[in-house]
Amino acid sequence: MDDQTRMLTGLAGLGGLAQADVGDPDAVRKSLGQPQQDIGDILQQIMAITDESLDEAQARCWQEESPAHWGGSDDPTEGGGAGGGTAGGGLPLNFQHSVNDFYPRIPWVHVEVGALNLLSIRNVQEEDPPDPQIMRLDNMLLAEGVIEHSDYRAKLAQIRQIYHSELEKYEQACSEFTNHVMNLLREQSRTRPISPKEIERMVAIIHRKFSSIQMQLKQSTCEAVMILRKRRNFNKQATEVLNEYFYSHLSNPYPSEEAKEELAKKCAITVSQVSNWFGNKRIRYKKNIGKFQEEANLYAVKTAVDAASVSAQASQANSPATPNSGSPGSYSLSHTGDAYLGLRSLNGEGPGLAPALLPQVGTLHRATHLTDGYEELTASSLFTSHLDANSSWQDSDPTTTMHLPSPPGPPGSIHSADASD
DNA sequence: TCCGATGATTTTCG
DNA sequence: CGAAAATCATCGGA
Repeated sequence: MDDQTRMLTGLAGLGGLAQADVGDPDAVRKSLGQPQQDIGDILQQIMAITDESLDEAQARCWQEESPAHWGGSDDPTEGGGAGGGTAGGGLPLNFQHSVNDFYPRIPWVHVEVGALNLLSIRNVQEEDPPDPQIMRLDNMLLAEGVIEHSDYRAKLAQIRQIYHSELEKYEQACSEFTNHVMNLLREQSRTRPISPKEIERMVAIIHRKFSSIQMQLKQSTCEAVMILRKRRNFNKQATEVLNEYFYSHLSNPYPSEEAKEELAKKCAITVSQVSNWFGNKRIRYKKNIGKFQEEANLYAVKTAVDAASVSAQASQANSPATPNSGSPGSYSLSHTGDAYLGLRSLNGEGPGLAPALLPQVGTLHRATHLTDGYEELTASSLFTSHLDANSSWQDSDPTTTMHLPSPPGPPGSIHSADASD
């Protein structure tokens, strides 16, 4: 939920530094008015404060981002805001005095706010997918590459953009700060001799400090990416597509590479995720077929209805009298399914069917007939717990197939008529 | 907070 | 190497 705020805590942790620049303006004048202040002291204070804020940032990182903490119940308090605000508490005043005239030019504060705003874009997963029609159309456009799956890519792009801009700003700030210190040194060199060695050493120290800040940035970025890639359940539509394929290929649920790619496209997931899903599904289905019986029936019906509506559309298309009577499932999700192909190829031969007008029972009934030889439909449909003879992929352990309830009557109780055939 | 579901990873196997 | 099996870790609903 607050992944994005969380992924920011690293960045926000660096806000301890940014906090320093809101010091009172008087201090600036004071420090400017006293250039004779010992530069060594200043530097020491710089070191101290930088260390402190980094440590605090680090501590906060660990505290808030330990992976054990990533799970569910997040309370949506602004991680980022808190992170930016706390570190400033213990700032040694002297540090502010010495660099306050410099800090206001450092864009850290604004950077942080900007980064926050960018990244705190909420995870827009489902939540309100009210219109299935839109989802279907979106899916089609997605599949055809007309539109892109925004979520992951966009967020990754955000992270990349923030990382680069932050990095650039840090570098700029580093050189500005170096210049500032050089100027201070130069001013002091009027009152006391300063060796070039000393200057060099200071510059080196400053650079080291800034590079450790950069490391923080990198670490935060890594964490952000990890959070982004964190496991998430697939959306309903994706599982539907996958299930449709699975149950309509129940006798051989091993999609080819091309099929996997297509499924991946449809579901807006990767091919390896498709492989994972099928791996998990096969093993879990096999382990407890009974548990999946209802689901199998459901998708068998769904496939049949889908196919029927498609063929209905096709037949309507041939009929000038009924040009377009708004059939709901206009984009078939199962056109790779055997059942669908079987139906479609046979569709032309059934002129008087008008399947859309038939009740589902009749449709399924007809479908099982028509797809004779496409055992997927019959296999996945309805109380075939013993399952078809050619489902060799699940024949390993007979004991596992034992504890399926083997329902004598269908759980959904839809059209038991089909069994008698 | 518990617990089943589920996506991912690791190990084993052919 | 791909799939099965075991296991881990998170999600998400009750």
